[in-house]
Amino acid sequence: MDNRLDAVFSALADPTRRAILQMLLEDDMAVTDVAEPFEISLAAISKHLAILTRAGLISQEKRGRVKWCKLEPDALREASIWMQGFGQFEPVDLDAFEAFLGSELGPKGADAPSLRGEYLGQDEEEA
Amino acid sequence: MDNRLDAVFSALADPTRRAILQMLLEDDMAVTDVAEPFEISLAAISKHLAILTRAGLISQEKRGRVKWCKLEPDALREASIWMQGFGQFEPVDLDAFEAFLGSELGPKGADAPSLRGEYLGQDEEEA
DNA sequence: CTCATATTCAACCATCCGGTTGACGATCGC
DNA sequence: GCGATCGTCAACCGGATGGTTGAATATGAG
Repeated sequence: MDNRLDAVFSALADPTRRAILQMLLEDDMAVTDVAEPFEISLAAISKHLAILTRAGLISQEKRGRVKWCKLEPDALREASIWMQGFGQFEPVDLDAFEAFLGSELGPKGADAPSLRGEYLGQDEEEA
Repeated sequence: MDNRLDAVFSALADPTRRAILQMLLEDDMAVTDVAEPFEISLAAISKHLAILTRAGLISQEKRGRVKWCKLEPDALREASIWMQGFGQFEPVDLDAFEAFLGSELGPKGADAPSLRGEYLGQDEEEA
């Protein structure tokens, strides 16, 4: 990969990976648990996690036979700074953020009762 | 495309496209002029511009036989908000931004004396 | 020791992506 | 109208990407 920005932005370009990051916002998770809400294979999730790790967006630590995934939000910093150079965006609008987490549908889409409300703060989203 | 965030992040995942956006930060440009500093074909640039347009990051307006490209920084807003939800990033650190514009090498790489200082404001401008 | 669980590896596949080239449709200058 | 310029389109190519399945490697539990 050319540049770290490449790695970060292309990691973020995939909706499954963004959903994983959102899940990890709640808490650290084991690989199997990360995979659970998605319909794709565990191996596919494992690959996504490798991509997120290479981008520095998460870290993985193996304790026993379980590999724990931990969000590393600092990796977003330079990408965020890069973007902010194009316009002043409001500092941190938590409501807006949750609205996006909501409209960005979770793992399986709207038909997934499982998530959203689990790693998000419930419903009253897509107004 | 699934989601608008997909389009924005994958548009940003390419260094050529990021460089184009940086150029347009200076001023609107014709397609041919956008292409000039790069080594790749005009057709390739045209495709990149189409991708940026689809992502809403630029707009293109044809006046005469010239098609003008204009930065649309608002398209970054939701992506920025999404990212900021993962951690509070300093509002707008102009110095840091310029540092990144600098280290993100321009079109041809470090061997290109042409840009950087052309679509950037040199080194120490509006400090 | 044996079996089940957790995770990755390897091979494979279809599709997407960034690039090329050459032809083409507009539009300007003369 | 004629030729140059601006930009896109279409076909093609090689390599990356996202997914699959089945085997392999740890490690924990009984």
